[in-house]
Amino acid sequence: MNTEEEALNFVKYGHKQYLPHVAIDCVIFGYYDQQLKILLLRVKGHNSWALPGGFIQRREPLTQAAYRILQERTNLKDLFLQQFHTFGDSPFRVKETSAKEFADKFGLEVEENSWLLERTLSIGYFALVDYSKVTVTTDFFTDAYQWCDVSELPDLLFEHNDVVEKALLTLRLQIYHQPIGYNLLPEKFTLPEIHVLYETILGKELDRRNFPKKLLALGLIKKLNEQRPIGAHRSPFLYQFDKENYDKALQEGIVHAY
Amino acid sequence: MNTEEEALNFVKYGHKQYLPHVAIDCVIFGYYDQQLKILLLRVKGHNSWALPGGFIQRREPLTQAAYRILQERTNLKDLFLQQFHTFGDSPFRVKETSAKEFADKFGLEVEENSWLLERTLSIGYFALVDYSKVTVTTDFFTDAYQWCDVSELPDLLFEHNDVVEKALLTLRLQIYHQPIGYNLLPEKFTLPEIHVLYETILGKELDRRNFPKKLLALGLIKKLNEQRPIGAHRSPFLYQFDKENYDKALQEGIVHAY
DNA sequence: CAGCAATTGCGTAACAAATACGCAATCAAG
DNA sequence: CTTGATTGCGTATTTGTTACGCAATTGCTG
Repeated sequence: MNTEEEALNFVKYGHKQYLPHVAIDCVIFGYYDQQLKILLLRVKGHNSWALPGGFIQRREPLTQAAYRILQERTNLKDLFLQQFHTFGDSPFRVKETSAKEFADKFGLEVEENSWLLERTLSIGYFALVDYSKVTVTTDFFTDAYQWCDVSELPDLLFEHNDVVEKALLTLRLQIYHQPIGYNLLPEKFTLPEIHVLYETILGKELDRRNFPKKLLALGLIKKLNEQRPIGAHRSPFLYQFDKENYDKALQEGIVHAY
Repeated sequence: MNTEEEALNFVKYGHKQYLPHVAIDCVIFGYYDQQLKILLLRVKGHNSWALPGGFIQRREPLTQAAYRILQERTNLKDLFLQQFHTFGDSPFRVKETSAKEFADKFGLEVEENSWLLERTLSIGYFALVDYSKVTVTTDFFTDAYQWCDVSELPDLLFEHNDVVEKALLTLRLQIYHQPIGYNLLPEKFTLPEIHVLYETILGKELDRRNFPKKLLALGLIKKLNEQRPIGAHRSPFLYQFDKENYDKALQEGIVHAY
């Protein structure tokens, strides 16, 4: 959806291809240079920011739609992606302005009764990516993107500030129970590397000496018999996520929760 | 929606009042006589069971819609109600039969292109109620109800078996972090009462002597200086949910999770 | 009224998990 | 070979969880 013709077609006839009244919004956490960021897109003509999102095709499974939308924006596949909440407590399409006014700013002729202007619930998904590997694709409705620090978010469109807050909460609660580092670290990594990753995500300090014990006790990572020279200091050992053990723990964990 | 005229009106023009393509489904856990049950409705003409559900009004906040739907079926207000997942991985309205065929069984003239027959995502909520206090109201589309044991569920319509499973999982995971007993026990209760409640929900035994320590340590309940005579045995003390402390713990818990 | 059965209240010991922190080993630079 | 910065490893302390013993209460019974 990059040309004006495609966009116009989408506005007029999109409801034949997509389910109206429901959208998927993605909170894409990016990690690079020891910082946690969120991908925001600037909505054309509005000078406002919003989360990447999209609609569900009429015969497309929900989970598949979420992966497709994520891939369309980041050009990445096989990511960790998880649904965390569905938002719909505001009965308006857009905050503090009429839907028509909102639409006009795109410079398109949007009819008053377009499906795009109707109330739309938002199903929230979050993902974790290494943002040095992402090539962001914008479309007709967006004209810029930025990786924004979690603590410095501007006012976002729709209910997106609530969405981000809830995503962050969910991420932090699940960090020891999901293979969250998989896509953020190289296949083999050192303890200091995964240590700063977890500190960054949780936004607090974790004891350097206790931290590895916890991950090993949970069976999330395993030690390799290799080291990586890092210059002027002692060479750290390399570690790997222990997928087998993790999958096993997941099963038992669920049983244990009963 | 009890008369045929109302139902026909709903089938034909419901999409003007409600958002199509999205529904709310409620897993209503009932507790009575030390048993945990789920409320099921029988769909007219189908001899099949389904969860109580409903649609969201066009200008109604999502949370409010969930409470309204719950109240319409159970005639109860002010319940513990929580969203837990949104389901949409099956792109079909109904399993293993055409939507038209499905609709015909109601004995209504449903047009092929009715909004009701289109694909519909389901937002899952669960609630906990004392089922001796519930008076179930059925409508035109349902002709019976039952409280069904969690472990003896029949094949349900739509994706409702998955919905129940996920609800149960969520309930069990959150039982020590949400005021789950509020609506299931009298305001003042004894330790043995809340003890069997928790055992029933979790489906496993909990040590009678350690259990109160945990609840008190979490600040979920507080001891009162009253006892209740229970006949042929030692009189147990009464306890109360500690709402103040719970709200405080919730805030700190969230902070601590960072 | 003493003994009994059933139940509640309370405590303590054993074990496991989380936290705090000391210190030696390693590596390159000067 | 000393220094500074960093990693690896260990051990004590505290906190939380689990297992389980036993006395106190209540009404019934002989």
